[in-house]
Amino acid sequence: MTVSRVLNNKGYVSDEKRKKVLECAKRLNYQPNMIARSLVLNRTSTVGVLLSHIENPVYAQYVASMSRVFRTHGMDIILSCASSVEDWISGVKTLLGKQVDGLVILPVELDDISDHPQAWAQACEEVGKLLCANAKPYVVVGDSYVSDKSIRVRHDYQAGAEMAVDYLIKMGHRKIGHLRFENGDGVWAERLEGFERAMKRAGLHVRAEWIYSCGDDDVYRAMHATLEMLDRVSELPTAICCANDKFAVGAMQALNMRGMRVPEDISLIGHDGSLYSRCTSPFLTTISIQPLTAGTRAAEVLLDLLHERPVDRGDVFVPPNFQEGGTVRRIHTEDGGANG
Amino acid sequence: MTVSRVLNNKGYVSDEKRKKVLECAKRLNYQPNMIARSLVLNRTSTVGVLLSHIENPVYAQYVASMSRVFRTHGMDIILSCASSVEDWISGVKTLLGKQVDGLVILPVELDDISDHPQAWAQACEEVGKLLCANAKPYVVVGDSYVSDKSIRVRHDYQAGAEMAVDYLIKMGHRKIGHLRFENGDGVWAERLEGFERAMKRAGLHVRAEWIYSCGDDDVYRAMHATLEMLDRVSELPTAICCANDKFAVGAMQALNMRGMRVPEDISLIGHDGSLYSRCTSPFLTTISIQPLTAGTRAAEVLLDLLHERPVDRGDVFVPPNFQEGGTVRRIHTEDGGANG
DNA sequence: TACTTGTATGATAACGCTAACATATCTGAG
DNA sequence: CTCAGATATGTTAGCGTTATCATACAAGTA
Repeated sequence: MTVSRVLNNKGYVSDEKRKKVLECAKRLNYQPNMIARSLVLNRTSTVGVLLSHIENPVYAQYVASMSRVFRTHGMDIILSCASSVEDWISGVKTLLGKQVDGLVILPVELDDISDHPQAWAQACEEVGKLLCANAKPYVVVGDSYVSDKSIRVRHDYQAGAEMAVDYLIKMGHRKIGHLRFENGDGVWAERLEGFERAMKRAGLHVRAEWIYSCGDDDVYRAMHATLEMLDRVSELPTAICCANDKFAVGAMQALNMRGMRVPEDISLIGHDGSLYSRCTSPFLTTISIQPLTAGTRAAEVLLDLLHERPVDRGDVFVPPNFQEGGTVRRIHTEDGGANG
Repeated sequence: MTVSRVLNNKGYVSDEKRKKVLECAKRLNYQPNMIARSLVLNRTSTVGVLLSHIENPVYAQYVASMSRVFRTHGMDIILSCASSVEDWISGVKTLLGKQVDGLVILPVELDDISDHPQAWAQACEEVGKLLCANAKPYVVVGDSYVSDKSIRVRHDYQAGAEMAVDYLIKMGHRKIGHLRFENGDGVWAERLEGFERAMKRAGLHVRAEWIYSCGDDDVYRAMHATLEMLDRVSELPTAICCANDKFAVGAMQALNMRGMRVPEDISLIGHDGSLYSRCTSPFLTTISIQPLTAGTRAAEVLLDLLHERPVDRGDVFVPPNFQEGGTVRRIHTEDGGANG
C-alpha cells in the first residue's frame, strides 16, 4: 500500500499522505518488520560472522571495524562463535538458515584442529560446499584455506618481520638475535622467513646461538627461554627481534632479572602491537598489525561481492605499522660491527 | 505439509515418509528458511546485543559467554555496536525491526555521554519506551539505568575493593595507601567506598597523604601520579591498593624507577584481573572481576524472561575472584604497626 | 453395525511485507 | 477535444513457513 511507498521513499506519494503516514507511524511507535520484508526481498541486510574466541582482542577488533563498515551500509552482524569443528559447521548452517546475505569467516582456533588436521580439511570442504550450494559470498580473514575460491584478507607478517629487522639495522644494530616460536607453522613461519630475508638482504649472518625458541605463546615461557639463552651464549646480541609482543615482554622480564636494562644494555622489538606492548616501561617498540584495517577491508570486499562489483580474487594483504616505543637504542656502528 | 512435520518432529509421520523426506533434504542441501518460519511463529530465536566498544576485552568476554549460553539454547546474537547516542538508539530500532526476541544492553561508553548527561537520560527514556511498546524483554549489564524496570547484572566492585584491603590486612599490612580515580563516579565510587569500608572495619585510619588520585584511566598517568606521591610523602605505606590494574602497573613502573622493588619494598594490589595483571613481573596480585560469569548470568536471566519463568527483579551481583600474583609480601606485624 | 480413538496426510489461510499491475486524476500539447 | 505522460493510490499475488482444519483409514469398543 501507500505506507510501504512512504517508508521506502519509492514511487509517487502526495506530500499530504506522506505526512499523515509518518505521523501515524510515529504515534504508534511503528517499526517495519524486517523479517517480512526479507522474506519477499530475499535479502536480510545481515551478514554472518564466524569466529572462535572473540575474547581475543584481535578478533574483537575485526568485529568492531566490520560492524562499523556494515552499519554505515545498513547491514547488521549475526555472530556465531564456535568452540569445536562441529560447532563451526553447525554455525554456518544456522547462518545460512537465517538467510544472511554473506559471511565473514574469521580465524578459527579450535582445540580439536591441531589434533585432527584432516577433520579441519573435511570441515572446510563441507562448509565450502554449503556456501557454494547456497550461492552465498564470503570473505576469509586470516590464513585459513576454506576453499580455493576464498578471498582472503591477511596480515603481512613477513613484511612486519622485515620491518622490525630493517629498523634495528637502521638504528645501528648488527648483532641481532631472534626469539621465535618453536613450532614454526603458518604465521610463525612467515615471521621467521621475514626475519631471515631482511638479515640476508642486509648481508648479516644470523648467528645460530642467537636464534632461540619458545615452546608456547606465553610471557612466562618466553622469559625462561630468554634466561636460558642469556646463560648459554658466549656473547650477547645487541638487539633481540621477538616473534611477538608477549615474547618481548618475557624477554624484557628476563633481562631485568639478570640486571640488564632495556634498551641501555640490550634492545628489544616486538611484533603485533598488542596490549602487551603498552604494559612495559618503557613501552615496547613493535611492529603493529592492523586488525581494524583488516576488518574494514574484509567488510568492504564482502560489500563489493554483495553488490556484484568487480573484485580482485587474490589475497588482500594488510601492511603492518611501525609503533614507536622506547626499547630500541641507537648504537654507533663500532658498537655493532661484524659478527658470526 | 508433511515435510514441516518431519523437520520439526511434530505430529504423526510414518517412518517411511520420514526417511524419504530426510533423504531428499540431505540430497538437496536443504536448509529450512528461518526467516519464513520467524514470520509465522513471531519469534526469531535471535537476541540483540547492544554495546559500544567491543574492542574492550571485558565487553568481548560478555559477548563470548553470552554467545555460548544462547547457542546452547538455539539462539543467535545480532551485534549492534554504537559509537554515539544517536547510533545507540537507531541500533535499538534496527534490532526491533529485525524482530529480536530480546535484548542485552552492555555498558555504553560514548564520547558524547559525559558531555551531555541529559542526552543520555533522554536516550534511555526513548529506548525504554521503545522496548516497552514492543514488549521486548531485556537485561542490562553494568551500572547503567535504562529504566526503573531494568534487570541489571553488575560486578560487585565494592566487595572487590574490600577483598583487596582484607587480603592486604591478612598479609600483615597496616599502612595502606590507595590510588584512586580522580573523578570518583559510578564504579570508581564503589571501589573507593569498598576500600574505606574495609579499612574502617579493620579499625585502620586512612592517612590522607596516602590516598592519591590519577586523572585518567591510563598506565602512564598512574605512573606519574605515583612518582609525585613518592616524592611528596614523609613516610611510605607498606602497600598500595590500586583502583584498577592499569593503575597498579603504572605504580609498579614508578616504584621501579625510584629503585624500589615490588613486593620487597612495597606491596601492590590491583583490581580487574585484566590483561595488564599478566604483563608485569611478578604477576600482579589483583581482584579479578568475572565478565564471563556476568555474561552467562545475563544470558540466563534473559532466557528466563523469554520463557516467562519467574525472575527476581533486583540487580544481580557477580562476586569478584581473588587472583594470586606476586606483588603482595607478607609482613610481620611489627613492620606495620599503628599509623596516622 | 456404529461409534470412538489413534494414526497419517493434505488443503487452506495467515504471518507482514513488496512487486507488479490496474485504475484514476491531473496537466499540458497538439 | 483528445491523447500522452506524470502523478497518485488501490488491488492482487506471492515470498516459505506453520497452525488449523479437513479428510481418510485402521483398529478397538460397545
